[in-house]
Amino acid sequence: MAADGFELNAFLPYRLNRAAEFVAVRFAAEYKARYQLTRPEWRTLAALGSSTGAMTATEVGAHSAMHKTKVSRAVAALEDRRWLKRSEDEADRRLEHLELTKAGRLAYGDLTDLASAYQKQLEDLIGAEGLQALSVGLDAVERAIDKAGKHVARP
Amino acid sequence: MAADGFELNAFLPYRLNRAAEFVAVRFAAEYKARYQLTRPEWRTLAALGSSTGAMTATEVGAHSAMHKTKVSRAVAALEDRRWLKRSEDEADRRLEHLELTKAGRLAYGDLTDLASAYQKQLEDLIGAEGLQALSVGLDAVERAIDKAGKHVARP
DNA sequence: AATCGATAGTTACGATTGCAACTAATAGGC
DNA sequence: GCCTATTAGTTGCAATCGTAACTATCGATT
Repeated sequence: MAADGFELNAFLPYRLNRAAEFVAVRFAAEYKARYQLTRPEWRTLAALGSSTGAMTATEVGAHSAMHKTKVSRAVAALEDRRWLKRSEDEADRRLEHLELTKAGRLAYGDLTDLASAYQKQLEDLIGAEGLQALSVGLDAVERAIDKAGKHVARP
Repeated sequence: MAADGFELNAFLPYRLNRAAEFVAVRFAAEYKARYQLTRPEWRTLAALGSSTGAMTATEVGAHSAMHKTKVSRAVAALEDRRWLKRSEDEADRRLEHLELTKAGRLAYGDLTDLASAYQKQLEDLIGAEGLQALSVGLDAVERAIDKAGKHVARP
């Protein structure tokens, strides 16, 4: 029974997790089938692919809400595939600038085609107004994330 | 660079995961500190605590988007704590009806207080309009989930 | 009533994860 | 110029996870 006033179905972490899990699972099956990518690998590829320039591992983690060890391993895996190359920062040698190789950008381009198609499926399923509302809400959450400081997942 | 028309920042799975991860992490720290609960354990407790009657493990999984092995282990852990009791279904002996014990309901009540406080923090951070939009959007996603059939996470 | 397929839940095991500890480098006092 | 604190990224290890296989039961078909 709902203990004094609390409604689980209105509790944001619970609701968001449900929704995120639902939409993630089916798409994960696609890129896994296509390229044997894990989720952290896809997210890292996507972060780099969508960036105009190079990114550091920390930036990838902040952008995709992943723990730094996940990022580290995903970067190593993508490097093994020759989809990504690292370069040292001249001024600060702790930093690594990460960039996709040509092969990496090719794979990313292929996967974005899948992603676009998937997004269209979701739009059909969820409906334009729902999607619009969700987008506005997620904008607000993203502003909140920035406001709350740079938070990586499970710090 | 954005490959022909695809915008990662508009891609729903990516955005939802980011947001879900962000709001989940901080709350997880609270119930972990308080009771050493894992996420699947909290989710199972929450599903049962918010239910008016008993639930089966499958129902818990569907409600909270968890894989059935996660649910199975969380149920066993909660049972070990005496926060939950199982009872056989008379008619179908494959089914187990799960219910919180008095101690379980007590803990749930305590945690819902934390949850309510956390939700208020989120409301302050995200803002009323953003939250409202998010709620409408999540409603639409939830209808889509139902429409798409009973999907458990990572099936 | 015997068989076949489907469903609820558990478990073994290999893969993935996250914490903590580590290396290496920088930044900020003093 | 040194300490000390901080940050970027990696790695060892124990814990957690998901797949696949399993047991047990039910329902439907014949």
